[in-house]
Amino acid sequence: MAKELTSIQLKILNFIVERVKVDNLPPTLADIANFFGYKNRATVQQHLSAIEKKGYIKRNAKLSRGIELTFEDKFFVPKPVLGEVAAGNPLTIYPDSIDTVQLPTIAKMPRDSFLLKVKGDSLKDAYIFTGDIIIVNPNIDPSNGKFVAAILDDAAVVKRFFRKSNTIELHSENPEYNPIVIDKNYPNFKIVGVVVGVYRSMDKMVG
Amino acid sequence: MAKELTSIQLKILNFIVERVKVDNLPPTLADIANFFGYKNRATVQQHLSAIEKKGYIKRNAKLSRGIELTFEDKFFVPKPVLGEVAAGNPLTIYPDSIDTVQLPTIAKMPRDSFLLKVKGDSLKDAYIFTGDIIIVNPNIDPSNGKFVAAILDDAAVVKRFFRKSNTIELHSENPEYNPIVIDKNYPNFKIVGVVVGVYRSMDKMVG
DNA sequence: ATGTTTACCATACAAATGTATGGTATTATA
DNA sequence: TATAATACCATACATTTGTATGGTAAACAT
Repeated sequence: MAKELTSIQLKILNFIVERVKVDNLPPTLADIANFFGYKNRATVQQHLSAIEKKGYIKRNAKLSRGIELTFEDKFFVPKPVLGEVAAGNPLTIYPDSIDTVQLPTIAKMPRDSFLLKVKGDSLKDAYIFTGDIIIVNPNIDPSNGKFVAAILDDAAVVKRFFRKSNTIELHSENPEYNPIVIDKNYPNFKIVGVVVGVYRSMDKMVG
Repeated sequence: MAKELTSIQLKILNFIVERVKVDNLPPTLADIANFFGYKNRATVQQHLSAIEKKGYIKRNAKLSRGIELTFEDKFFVPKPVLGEVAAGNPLTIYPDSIDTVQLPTIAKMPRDSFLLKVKGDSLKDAYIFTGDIIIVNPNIDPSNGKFVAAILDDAAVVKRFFRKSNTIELHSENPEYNPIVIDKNYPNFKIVGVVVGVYRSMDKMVG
């Protein structure tokens, strides 16, 4: 089923995967021909036929951009993790990703959202654990009750957000802990974004 | 920026989202016209222009299938939840979805995977809680150590899977619990699928 | 030596695709 | 009441797109 691809076929397949990943749109034959400098689409067609025969793609006849990737790996798209969040330590957001997670393709991330990997168990009151990936959207205004990722005195916290008249309160999920009360003008406090979701890959737990 | 869509425009937008979700391919104007019974593509084009003007999509001129979804809400694609899983009760997989979750578009779901909503706290040893959505892939052969969703004596369990010579063992995450040992030919045991991920929406926790 | 696979080329063609223009009727909105 | 926006129609057109056919040349296997 999964025969070996020639080096050119592999390059074309990679190009297709890349396009699907970044444009979210499979290329046309002309796109491929253009990229590789082919003077006509027939060449591309023949390559695609070969790649399909080897089982790496499925072509939907007559459909424009009807190239489907069939191998399992492509359903898990590597996404960059921009930093780690752990209470007690500064939230470190690196310019480059520190890691990539194989996220199952549920859909696309909200634009401009980023992922943070949770380290330590200080967030367990919110049922968030080491290795979990939190999806943070920096463009949402936090409304009361939402979970936010914030920096407080160089420590990162993920807690529920409540805006009071002159203060901001951060509530833990655990009612035994008193809420953190912060003056509205306190300089060392900054909201990073609203936590819109938590994702945990079960593969990580294997072994 | 985000003006209100008319009901027809919303239907068309939803159709586009749906197509992107299931085919992984935005529709052509003809596709849309066909689905809604329009006799020509010009009508669709005018609707798309209106939707674009209101900021929900971006059109790539002259590009086939060049519809990009831009609006924030669309990144949360409603996904059907096929059933509930809770220890002690039978796993009920309904023909119709019992609920829809707004899943952030991280990627696409593995083909044929389905979602189950977790009820009860019997899975808390696996750090899975009420309201969490587990992503189950029924097409993966469970290898040792993977989390599986299974039916045992009409009760649904989510546990780690280990295949022994003549038995199957289901381990809890909590070492204090003894593993469940099942004879390989025991009739009332069936593996539903491998849990490939857990997603928890933080919105659900608000209020 | 002969056939097969691979890797291109050129040309042609029907169908699909996005776009443009102009028209009609209904419903909001000012 | 006048004006805009909405929701369709029809027709037309240039490209784009996938496909088909046939040819050349090199690498490789039998």
